[in-house]
Amino acid sequence: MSPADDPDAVFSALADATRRQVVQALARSGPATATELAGDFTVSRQAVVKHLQALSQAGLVVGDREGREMRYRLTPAPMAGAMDWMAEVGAGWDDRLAALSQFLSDRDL
Amino acid sequence: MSPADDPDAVFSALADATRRQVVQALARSGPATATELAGDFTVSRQAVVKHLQALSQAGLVVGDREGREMRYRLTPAPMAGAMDWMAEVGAGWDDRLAALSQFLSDRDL
DNA sequence: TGACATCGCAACCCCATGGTTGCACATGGC
DNA sequence: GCCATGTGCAACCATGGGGTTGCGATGTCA
Repeated sequence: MSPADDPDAVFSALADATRRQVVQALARSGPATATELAGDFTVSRQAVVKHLQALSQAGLVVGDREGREMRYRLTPAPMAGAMDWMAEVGAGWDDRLAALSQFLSDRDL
Repeated sequence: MSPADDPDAVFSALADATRRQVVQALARSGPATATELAGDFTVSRQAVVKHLQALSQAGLVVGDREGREMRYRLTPAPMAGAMDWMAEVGAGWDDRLAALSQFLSDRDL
């Protein structure tokens, strides 16, 4: 069903620049722990942890416990809901979005 | 060029539920003034004005002056940038997003 | 011209949230 | 068993932003 489920969590999660960088880091380098990620950023480990929790709440990330450490893995599936929302809203105005919306419904994505 | 330009403004603009409702209202009913829109919401006119300004700053809306009133029109094109970002990040993990990303690059959207 | 409506600006309040620091707890290696 | 390392929790701070109210300016119309 393409009609948008609630995209609030996803949009809110991706509204923060640092959080998007975390997502990109996980996309590039694969699963990582908060401390590992914190090494690539200027902010503290705790800040990264908070971001990971926010992303986790949005379903964009999941944490697997490995002994003493917690390894976070990207699960970007919920993004599709947000894309549905945008494609539907914009379909009537913008050709690109209309094509996208058409594609989404054709493929039943 | 599909590589993401800065999607920060779009994500931030759409992170707020009221703001998404404003966008949906404009999509359904066409261009409208802030006072007209405010009639459909519980919040004040000024709050709606602020949201329209935020959307305008993100390029998702543009205001046309008509005599005494300011009529706002939806311009959802910038959403495509945000969709690029999501499709690229998620392409490696999620089949739906991969198909989307493929579609985007095939069509040079 | 005068009355009414609409907009735009500014001040203000309050809460969510990004960020920090500090510390307690668990786990693994020696 | 002990220590190092990493995690998780809590308190705290500061800023931003959503929301409101008030008011002056600007148009519109009778």
